[in-house]
Amino acid sequence: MPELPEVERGRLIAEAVGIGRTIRTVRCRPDRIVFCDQSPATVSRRLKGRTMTAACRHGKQLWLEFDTGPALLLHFGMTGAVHGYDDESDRPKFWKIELEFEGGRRLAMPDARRFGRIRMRDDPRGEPPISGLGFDPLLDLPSPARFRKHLAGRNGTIKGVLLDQSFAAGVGNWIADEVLYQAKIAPDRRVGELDDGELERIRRRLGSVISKAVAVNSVSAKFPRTWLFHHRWGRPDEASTARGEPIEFATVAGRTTAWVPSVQS
DNA sequence: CTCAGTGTTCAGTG
DNA sequence: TCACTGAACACTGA
Repeated sequence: MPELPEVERGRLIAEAVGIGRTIRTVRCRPDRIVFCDQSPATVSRRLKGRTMTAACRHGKQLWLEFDTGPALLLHFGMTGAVHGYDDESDRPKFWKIELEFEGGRRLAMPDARRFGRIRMRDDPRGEPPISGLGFDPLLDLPSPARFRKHLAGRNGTIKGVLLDQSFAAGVGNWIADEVLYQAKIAPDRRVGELDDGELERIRRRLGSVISKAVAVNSVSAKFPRTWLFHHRWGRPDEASTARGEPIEFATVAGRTTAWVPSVQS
C-alpha cells in the first residue's frame, strides 16, 4: 500500500540492512514487466560485488546507491514493498529481486500484482522518472509563497493536483483525501478558486499528515483516531468519522474519493 | 464468479 | 496544445 510513508519505511529497512555491505549474490525472478528497462540478468550482473553506500527516496521512488556503477531504482506500484531478513525461508512470496549481502543479510522486493518497476539509473535524480517529479513533502515542503507559485497555472480539481506526481511527489489516494478532509476543502474544488488561506491549510496538512505517518513508520493503527483514514475502507454504507460526521464516496480525478460534506467545502 | 483496488500511462475527447 | 476521462495494465482477495 505504498504511498510516501511506506516507501520511506522501505528505505529505512534498506538502509539498516545494506549500508556499507557488499552484495554477494543477486537473485531475480524472470519478469519482463517489473524489470521494464534492463533484463534480470543485466541487473544481476551490474549489482554483484558492489558495496551499498546509500538508500535514497524522492516521493514514491526509492533507490540504492553503490560505491561504483548505476543505482538500483525501485517503484512499488500498488503492491510492492521492501523486506529485510536473514534466512531463505523468510523470503517473501511474490519476490522479484533479492540482494544477499556479505554476512547473510538480505533485501527483497516482492510485488504480487506487478505494477511495480525495477530499473537502473546512472544519475537517478537527473533522469526520468525522478527528474520529472515535484517536491517531496517530507524532505522539502515549500514555503507558502513557493507553494502558491508552484500551483499557479494549474486548472484541475485540487484532488487531481495533489495526486499529480509532478506537483507533489509521493501523495497517493488516501493521503490526498486525508489532507483535504483535515484542511476542510472539498476534493472537487478547482485549484484556481482556492484563496490563500485555503491553500495554506492544504500546504500545512500535506506536511503534517505525511510527517505523522512517517513518524509512526506507516503503522496505520498508530495514526490519530480522528483521521478519516480509519473509516474509509470498503466503502461502508453508513460510514462516519470518529466525530460522527457522515462520509460520502465519489469519483474525483478518476479515483475513489472519501470525503465529509459537512466539514469540507 | 464478480469486482474493487493505496499507482501510472496512454489513447481518445472536448 | 491543454486538461481531463476512462481504459488498460496484472493480479489478489473479499
